[in-house]
Amino acid sequence: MQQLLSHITAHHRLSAEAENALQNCFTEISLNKNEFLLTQGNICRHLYFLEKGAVRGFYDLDGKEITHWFGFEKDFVTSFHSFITGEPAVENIQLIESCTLWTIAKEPLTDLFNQYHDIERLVRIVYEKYYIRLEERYVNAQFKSAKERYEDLIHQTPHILERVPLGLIAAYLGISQETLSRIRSKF
Amino acid sequence: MQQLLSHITAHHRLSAEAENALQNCFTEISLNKNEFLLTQGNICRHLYFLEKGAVRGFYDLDGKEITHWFGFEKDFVTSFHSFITGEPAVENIQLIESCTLWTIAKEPLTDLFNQYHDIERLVRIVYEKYYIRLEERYVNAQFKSAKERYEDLIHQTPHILERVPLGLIAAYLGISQETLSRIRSKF
DNA sequence: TTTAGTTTTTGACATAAGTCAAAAGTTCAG
DNA sequence: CTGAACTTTTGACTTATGTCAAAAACTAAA
Repeated sequence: MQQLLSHITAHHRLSAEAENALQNCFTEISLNKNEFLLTQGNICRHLYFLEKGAVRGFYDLDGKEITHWFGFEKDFVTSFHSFITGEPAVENIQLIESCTLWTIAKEPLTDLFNQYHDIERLVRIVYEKYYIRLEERYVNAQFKSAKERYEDLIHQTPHILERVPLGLIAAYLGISQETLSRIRSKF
Repeated sequence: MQQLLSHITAHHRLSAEAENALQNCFTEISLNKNEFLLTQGNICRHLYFLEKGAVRGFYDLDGKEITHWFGFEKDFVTSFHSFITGEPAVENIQLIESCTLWTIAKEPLTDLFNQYHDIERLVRIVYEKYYIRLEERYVNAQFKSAKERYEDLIHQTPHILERVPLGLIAAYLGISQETLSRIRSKF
């Protein structure tokens, strides 16, 4: 719990009261490698904070699994589209390592927004950061070569390489595993 | 102004008081085709609401202009990264048609957040919608072929085709103009 | 109209990345 | 250890898309 709070505080300092209310609304869970937080077709009703472990988000495209994001320590994870709109998710969220997570459902989160302007502000600020991150990933995906995307990954998030099998990284970079292997062989 | 207000209200209903305060903080401006709202290297200090016209966001990659988004009627536009972080923008925003815009600077916006929980909520909700939109564009960019991306564009935002020259559309789709031309020739 | 200036299409060729299949390298339970 | 089950690399070949250059089709001012 301390990790969740201190991570949140790094974004925006909450009043003691709001912080307390927040604490009471999150529940801790532990799940094992390969288990699912969400499978496609279901509505994602929870937001998770990943305290320890790693997950991936992927969906099915013509029988192929497309891993489009990873979550690691200190990340908020959910199927954003489904959580916000209440529509069935098109994606799956699966643990690639055993995880410790903090979870909150949509209704208590909405209640927190109503009660604490502070918490809504926090979330507004977190959205801004996540939006900027996604925008950067978008530009990289569309306008950089496979090699450049891999180099960016090495520099920006090298920890991914140590914890995720190559096949998943290739999918994440939007290239085939063989191409990634060849890129790596030239350093 | 009515258009701005009714568009905002479609996202989230504001109190009369908040709506009033909001009105007072936006200023109307008109600019001509080809003028710039922002050029790279400068800090983007304003958020714009596009009432009429069209703009593009682009940046320079090895001497090539990469148009990565368009803005049309009812869109909020800004260099998100620069506006939020206060760092110099890496992108340019240029009018591709003459425009009528409503503008607000960062400080009055922050003041509005402080005074009206309502307005911060509105922005939180707008962020959610823009995030979902970007997420979809990201997945399309990385995992679909040029042809599929063009077909999606025809179905989802056909108005872009009528208002934007092919070269810019190709750049937006992340393909060369020649490839786009060939895709089109096969219907 | 005519003509200059765009914008779009076409052609020939180059290249990045994908696919399929097999070999090599790891990991780990028994 | 040893062998089964993954994961990663290599090889041969295909395909989508890019690049450069020129032709064709528009557009709009004179």
